[in-house]
Amino acid sequence: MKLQQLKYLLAIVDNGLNITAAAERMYTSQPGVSKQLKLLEEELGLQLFVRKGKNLDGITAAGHQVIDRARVIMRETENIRSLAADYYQEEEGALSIATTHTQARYVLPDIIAEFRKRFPKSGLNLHQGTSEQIADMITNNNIDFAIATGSKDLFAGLILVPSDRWDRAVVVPKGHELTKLGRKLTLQDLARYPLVTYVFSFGGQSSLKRAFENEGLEPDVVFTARDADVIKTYVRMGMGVGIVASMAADCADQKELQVIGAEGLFPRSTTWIGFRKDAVLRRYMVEFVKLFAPHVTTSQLEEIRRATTQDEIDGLFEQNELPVRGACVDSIIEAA
Amino acid sequence: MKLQQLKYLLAIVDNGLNITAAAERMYTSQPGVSKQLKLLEEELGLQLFVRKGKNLDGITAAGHQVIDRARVIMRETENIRSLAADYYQEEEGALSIATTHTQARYVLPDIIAEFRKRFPKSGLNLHQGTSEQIADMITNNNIDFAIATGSKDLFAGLILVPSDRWDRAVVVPKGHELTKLGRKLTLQDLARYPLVTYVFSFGGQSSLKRAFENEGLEPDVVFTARDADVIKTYVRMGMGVGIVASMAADCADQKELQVIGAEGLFPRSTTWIGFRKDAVLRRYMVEFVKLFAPHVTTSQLEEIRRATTQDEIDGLFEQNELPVRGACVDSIIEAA
DNA sequence: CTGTCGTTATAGCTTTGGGTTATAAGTACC
DNA sequence: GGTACTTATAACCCAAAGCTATAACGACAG
Repeated sequence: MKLQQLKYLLAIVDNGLNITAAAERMYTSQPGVSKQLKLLEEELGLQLFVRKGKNLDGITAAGHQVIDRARVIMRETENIRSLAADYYQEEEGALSIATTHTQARYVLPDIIAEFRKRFPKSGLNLHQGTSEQIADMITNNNIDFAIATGSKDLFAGLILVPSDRWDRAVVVPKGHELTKLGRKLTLQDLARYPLVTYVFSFGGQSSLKRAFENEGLEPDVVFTARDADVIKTYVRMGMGVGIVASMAADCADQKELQVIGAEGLFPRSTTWIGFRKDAVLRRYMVEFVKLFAPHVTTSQLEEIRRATTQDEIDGLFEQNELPVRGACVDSIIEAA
Repeated sequence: MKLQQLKYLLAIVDNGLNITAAAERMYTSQPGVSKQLKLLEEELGLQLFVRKGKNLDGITAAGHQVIDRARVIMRETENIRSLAADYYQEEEGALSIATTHTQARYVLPDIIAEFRKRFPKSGLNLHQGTSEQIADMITNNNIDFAIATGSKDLFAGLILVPSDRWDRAVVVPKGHELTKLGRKLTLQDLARYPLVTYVFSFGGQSSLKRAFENEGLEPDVVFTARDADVIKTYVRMGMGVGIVASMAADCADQKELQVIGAEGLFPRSTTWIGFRKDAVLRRYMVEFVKLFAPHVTTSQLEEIRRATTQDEIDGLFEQNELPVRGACVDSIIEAA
């Protein structure tokens, strides 16, 4: 068994069981990859793939297990290389982040700008997706950080460091009736209008729906979208009242939209940044965590890495009053 | 980076930083190992060992980290080989067990005899040690199972399957006063005599001492030993009253000793069999677990492997009334 | 200080085996 | 049934892992 063989094995799997494509991705020849796969299967004495004639048509049960183990092995070799590079004072290297649209669009730009200023040599890959996709990416692809919000259970095996909390905001066309209430907004008010909001993911996001149900209300959601920009577009078109993350209430929107704070109407959400427990955090990665969650101290990060369960980590931050990320202040209507 | 290089690296570490010895253990030549180590250090761009002239004199901080990762990698390659062998219906392979003297001497013989009957081709290595040594062995050496009792905190990261519970027994020379009490034995009775018992390990074993303290008694421990045979020898010599695990009260001892059950005097101990969460359990290993803990069903074992925390596992067995392993019945004096 | 023993590094050679190209053989899809 | 695509086999090349022999160095005893 050679590391090469395992690498080729994973390349084949990650390229749709196409050996030719895998070989290209590995910058080598197809016969070489075929040969190594054959050698590996012979050494182990089992078929890793289901063959259909000469072609690979699926992965055997044994194959799946071997692949999982091989992924661990390749991850650890990457870890060794990472920590070696870090000892060597290397400041180069790539940072791969999987996150949601809201974070990528409204929160990360400033942080990434600052990060790039400090580490100009490091590359940066931003991957966008739903919570499920993010969870998938960080287990299968080589993603360093997951930044998301809500449902922690999807991310078992990750270390989740809470960074901040945020409320929702209500977005309406300028001059909308809701801006003239003269009192604090209620769920009852909202329930009277057609709503435009985020797609309900299977896990946590439906906290919105639940908030209405708790008061015996049935919200009239006419449109759902993955991202706030789309939602705001439809609000501008007059399709309804938008409910978005408050940091998505951009000052730039003020020409056509007005934002009403919705603190207290829905449960406050927590954003966290997560990484694999066994990952090596290079120096620039630690700096990134600190940029993203400035309240985390170096000693806390070390404690976090020693912790064995997520509960311990959460305990560390119970004291800590997390900052609340708000909307663009100028545009908030004080609806009180 | 090659698997060979990592293997050699670990061999060097495991042979007291002696490259020559490591080479011999690997059935290869010393220059080959030296060369691969050099290549590895060059590729990573860091020193793994502290040199004193030409000799290796210690491990660098970076070295320790690399070594830890390398161990994970080598374990996973072993895992791949194991599951391959298992798919191939191989019944050969070795079973390495680290355990305490009590288990090795009084509990395991029958189980191992039965196991060898079923899997005559498989080898078996029995390693004996204190709890600390067992914990060390299963993390650093390639041990499949740890069998021990008490302090679970030493074995974080292992899956612990409880197998049975046991009480202590009091061993006295034949005709000793304590055999003529005519009522149930108490701690007060014991506190009046010099005691011979197990060495107090740092963690759990001192439950014995605590039992006395709870009643405001100060036991007079005149002699401690690692194993029951030694304890019984000294009891025979009249050094004092022995307190041993009840399964160590052997029928063969009846000529010179008498055994008094001590159920209820000390907290009941739980024996468990533990293995690494990420280990591949070959078929014969699963059979061994079932031999050792017969109350565990196949479906329970599968549930156990899916569990993420030890609490979940313990929960599975809360219902389960664990069998109580007793002393040699003939020799127990009914002290009631 | 010096000689011996144990250990590691270097040099030069051999051999294994991973990679390459060319090509045959098989598959998929129109 | 033909074309485009994919995989397996064969023969060759060459990098590198391993071997032997030996030099260099360190530890330790006298």
